[in-house]
Amino acid sequence: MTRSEENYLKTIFHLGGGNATSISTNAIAEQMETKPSSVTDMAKKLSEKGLVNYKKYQGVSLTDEGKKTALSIIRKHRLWEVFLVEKLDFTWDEVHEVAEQLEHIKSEKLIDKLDELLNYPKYDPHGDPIPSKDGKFMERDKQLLSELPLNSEGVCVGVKDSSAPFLKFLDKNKIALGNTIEVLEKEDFDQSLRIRMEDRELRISHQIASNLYVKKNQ
Amino acid sequence: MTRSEENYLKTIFHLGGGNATSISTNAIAEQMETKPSSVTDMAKKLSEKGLVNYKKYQGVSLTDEGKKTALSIIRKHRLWEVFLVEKLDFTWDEVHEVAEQLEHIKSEKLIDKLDELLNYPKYDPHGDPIPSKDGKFMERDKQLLSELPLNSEGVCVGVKDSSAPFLKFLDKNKIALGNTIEVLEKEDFDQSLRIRMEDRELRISHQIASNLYVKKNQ
DNA sequence: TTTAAAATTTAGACAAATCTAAAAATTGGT
DNA sequence: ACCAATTTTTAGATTTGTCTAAATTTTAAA
Ligand SMILES: [Mn+2]
Ligand SMILES: [Mn+2]
Ligand SMILES: [Mn+2]
Ligand SMILES: [Mn+2]
Repeated sequence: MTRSEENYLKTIFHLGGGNATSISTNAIAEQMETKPSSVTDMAKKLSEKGLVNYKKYQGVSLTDEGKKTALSIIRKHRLWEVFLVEKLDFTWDEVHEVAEQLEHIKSEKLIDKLDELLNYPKYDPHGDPIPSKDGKFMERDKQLLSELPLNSEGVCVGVKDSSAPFLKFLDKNKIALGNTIEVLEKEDFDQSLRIRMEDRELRISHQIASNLYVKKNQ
Repeated sequence: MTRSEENYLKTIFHLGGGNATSISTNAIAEQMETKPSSVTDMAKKLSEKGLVNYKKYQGVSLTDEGKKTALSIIRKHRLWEVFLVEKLDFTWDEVHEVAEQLEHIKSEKLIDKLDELLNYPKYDPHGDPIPSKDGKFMERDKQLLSELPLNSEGVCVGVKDSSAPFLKFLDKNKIALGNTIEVLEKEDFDQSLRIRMEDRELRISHQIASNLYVKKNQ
């Protein structure tokens, strides 16, 4: 497995939402900031290796083997993110870039021991689930804050957009995972929300609300 | 800096003993298990970048910039080795291979924070000194056990050969860094030694004694 | 059903890092 | 100082992953 192959598998997994959906070469190219022709080349190679199903003009989907590999890389990525935050005091907007490198380190013992050191975390700093050694993971019961009904309460459990600018914005406004949120008012005009977050009241735009995951109480 | 360039710089540094000695392409090729012609190509490239001094048929030596880069990679390698042993319970014969990968991760913050987590260690698990952020390090005052005079006492502080087989041999015989050693007898015939190690007495071959570093007491 | 736009693949090129085989330079023994 | 062995470099090829430009296929609108 080369680094490039691993990155393709990961991208295909993410675009397919974990299912065996067929993904277009264009979609992969856009996501990876490369050219469709490069994707076609790699599709052939991964197909040769039995990691993806590929038929000309029909897009790409992961085989069981490919999915297994993708999940093991995602496991490594997320465990390293936890390590960086928990053990090295990185902020959640700093970890992704470094984890993109660390996820390619090859050593089963390393990742098992890291898992142990971190006390077998279930979620990464952005609220995304960490697959177990055998590729299983539980997607949390969650919904977008923008879809939480008026007057209901929930706990902030993840972000949809985990780009540094968004995460920094949340930090600046003291919005963190684990916080309790209640929807006080929904503005018809621009779908902005007035919310109670812990003991403060604040107004947030629809764009923010539709990138924050909450778990509804009850 | 590509991974390959970094590995060349590290090898040149090690072969030159840290000095600006000129190293032959053949020596580099042998050490890196590659071909001399590949080394020539890389020598030209590194020379272009100002990291080595290279004149045809004259071998290669590190520039100040090249030395600085080599030391930063060695710093990363050794800090990761300490991490693997101290935090993840790796044995000292397992760490090198993984550290060879980890040393190429690019993040200054990562390595500074790792240093902090490990409480600024001065030596790696094999007794080798860890360069500071600015490339300074102290070679320990040490000598080979085979050169320790009869009846003198010392502390085991490092290994010359840090290959897995040798390290495993030491483990099996409960010889570890920090142990106290006294030379009880030197056999003329085969230069083997009879030593006291902590509270045991044992006989070791010249080959072993000439790969163990000790710091003489007083 | 035809056809224009969009998506996808193919063909050919390139950079990085490597190799083999051949040529050139250096070295050391006489 | 010469020659033969050794070392080192050059030339040309290969692999991996990428690109551009052109050709092909699919799609979807008229
Ligand atoms: Mn990430
Ligand atoms: Mn994450
Ligand atoms: Mn090492
Ligand atoms: Mn070491």
